[in-house]
Amino acid sequence: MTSQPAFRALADPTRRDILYMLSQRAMTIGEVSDQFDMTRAAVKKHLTVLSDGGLVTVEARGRERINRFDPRGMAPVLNWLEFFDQYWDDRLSDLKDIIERNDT
Amino acid sequence: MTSQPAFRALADPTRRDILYMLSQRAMTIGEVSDQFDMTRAAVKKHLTVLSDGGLVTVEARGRERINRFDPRGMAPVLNWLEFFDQYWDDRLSDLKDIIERNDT
DNA sequence: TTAAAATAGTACCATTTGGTTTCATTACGG
DNA sequence: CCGTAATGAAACCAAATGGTACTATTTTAA
Repeated sequence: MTSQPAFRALADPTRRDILYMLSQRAMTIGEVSDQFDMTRAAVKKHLTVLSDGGLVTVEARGRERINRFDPRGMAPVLNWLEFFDQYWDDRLSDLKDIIERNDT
Repeated sequence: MTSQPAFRALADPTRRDILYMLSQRAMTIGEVSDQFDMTRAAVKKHLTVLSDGGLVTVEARGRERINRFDPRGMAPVLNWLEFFDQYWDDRLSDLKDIIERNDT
């Protein structure tokens, strides 16, 4: 499935933490790895997985790489989860539909 | 994190397919494995991971094991994802809050 | 122009993962 | 009771995963 890279990216707790951090502000690889007790190379690998999953975009800026959270990468995951909406809140799904229909 | 077993369970495409099937109707291990081109033992392992993740409950019934989708297991995942709601639909989050407050 | 900073990339390692095969156990049914 | 159906469990295997260390490349800045 096309959603596999995104689910794969979210499967690791470190990557989820990184994503959370990047959602607060864009960061270089060095800045991200400063927050973890592991080598920069390991963090870089995680960022690559997140990038492959479409959850993070990278902008080369001089010798730095600015990593940004990309909300669009969440779409495959949300789409898959949406099927289960019926199980926890039918009314919420209804409202979702209404919102989407009214979205111009 | 407490949500790790659930994220781990969702990381595999076969397990997501199983979950989808079980959401349609409860099935025994044999019934589930009939739908896949792999051994019953392999499917059983996947079901164990899903069970560990709280996404599936198992009821022993004679010599059979009835596997059921448990929507409550999705809660940790949804909670984590909810933080990112701000990025794709602020209004939906607002409505969610309203619904939860009005829930008696 | 050159030393240091930031990242890229590769080789390597231990553990986990997804799968198989095989054997044991438990429950039905005639 | 006994054969068979459904599952449990363990040993084993190849590949993927998450990590390290080390080296190379590209920029910056004094």
